[in-house]
Amino acid sequence: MQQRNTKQKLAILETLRGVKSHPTAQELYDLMKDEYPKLSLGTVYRNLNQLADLGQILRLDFNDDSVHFDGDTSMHLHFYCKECHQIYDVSVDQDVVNVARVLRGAIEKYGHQIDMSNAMYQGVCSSCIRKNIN
Amino acid sequence: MQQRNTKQKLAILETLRGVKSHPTAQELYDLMKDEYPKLSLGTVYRNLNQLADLGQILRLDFNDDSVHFDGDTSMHLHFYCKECHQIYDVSVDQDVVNVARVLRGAIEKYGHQIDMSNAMYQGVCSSCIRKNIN
DNA sequence: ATGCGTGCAAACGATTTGCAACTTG
DNA sequence: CAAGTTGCAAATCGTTTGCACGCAT
Repeated sequence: MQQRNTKQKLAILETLRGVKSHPTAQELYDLMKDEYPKLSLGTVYRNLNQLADLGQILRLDFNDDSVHFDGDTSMHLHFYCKECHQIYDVSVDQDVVNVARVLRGAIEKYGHQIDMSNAMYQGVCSSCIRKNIN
Repeated sequence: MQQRNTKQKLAILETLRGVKSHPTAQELYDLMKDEYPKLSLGTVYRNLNQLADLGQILRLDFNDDSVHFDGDTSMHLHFYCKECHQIYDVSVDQDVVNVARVLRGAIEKYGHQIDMSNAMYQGVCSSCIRKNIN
C-alpha cells in the first residue's frame, strides 16, 4: 500500500501550491485541463483525497457546495464569508500560535492524539460589510 | 420571511438537545420516527439547516459520510476520532475561553465580522489508542 | 386570510468507484 | 513484473426541491 509519484499527482500538488486560492476539485481540474488535456476529474479527486489523508494538503469544508483544498499547511486560520463565498487566510503571529497550543492541550489532556486541526470561522468579510453600507 | 414554530421544528430541536451525541439528519429522524410516524426526512433536513443558519444549533462536518448536528451551542471543542468515527465534546475552562478570544481577535483585526466559529480536531481517541496497543 | 412549513417522492450533483489499460519502482 | 494509478463513465447516496395541502400567525 505504498504511494507512487505519478506525473498527475505531482502536477496536482504543484498546481494547488501555486495558487493562493482554495480551489475545489472541479476548480483545480479546470485550472489544469489546458496543460493536461487527458487529466480526468476522478484522478484529481483521488489525489486530493490521498494528499489530504497524508497531511500534505488541507481539506476545508464550509458547508458550501463542495470541499475546498489548501496547499499551504503552515499554521494559519481560515475565514469564510457567507456572502461572497470567499475563503480568507488569516496569518497568525507568535502569540496566536502559543494560544492555539493551549487549545490542543485541552484536548490532549483527554489522552487523544491529534493528527490535524481546523479552526474555521464564518461571517461577513470586511469587503462585504462595506458593500452592505452603500 | 419570518419563521414559524411548528410542532415538528420544536420536536426536532428538543430531541437534538436531549441527546449527548452529534446525530446526522438521518440518525435524528430514526430517533424520532417512532414518536412522530408522519415526520419526513426532508422536514428534518429543512429544520436542521434553518436552525443552524439561525445559530440555534451547530453544524459539524468532519468529511465523514454526512453532516452532524450539535444542540449544544455553548463554548466547547470537538474531537473526531477517525478510527471509531466518534465525536467527542471537549469542555474548556475559563483559561481556554480567554485564549480562544485571542484567535477571534486575530480575525477581527482584518475587519471581518464573525458569526460563528468551529474548532475541530481529528486524530485517534484515547480509547482507540488503547485498543491498538493490545 | 397569508404564506411558511410539511410529507412525499423525484431530482440533483458532488464524489466515488469498477474496470481495463498503463505507469512506477 | 507486481501493484498502485489513470481515464472514462456509470453508480452512489446524502441532500435538496417541486408540488399540493395543511397549519401558524
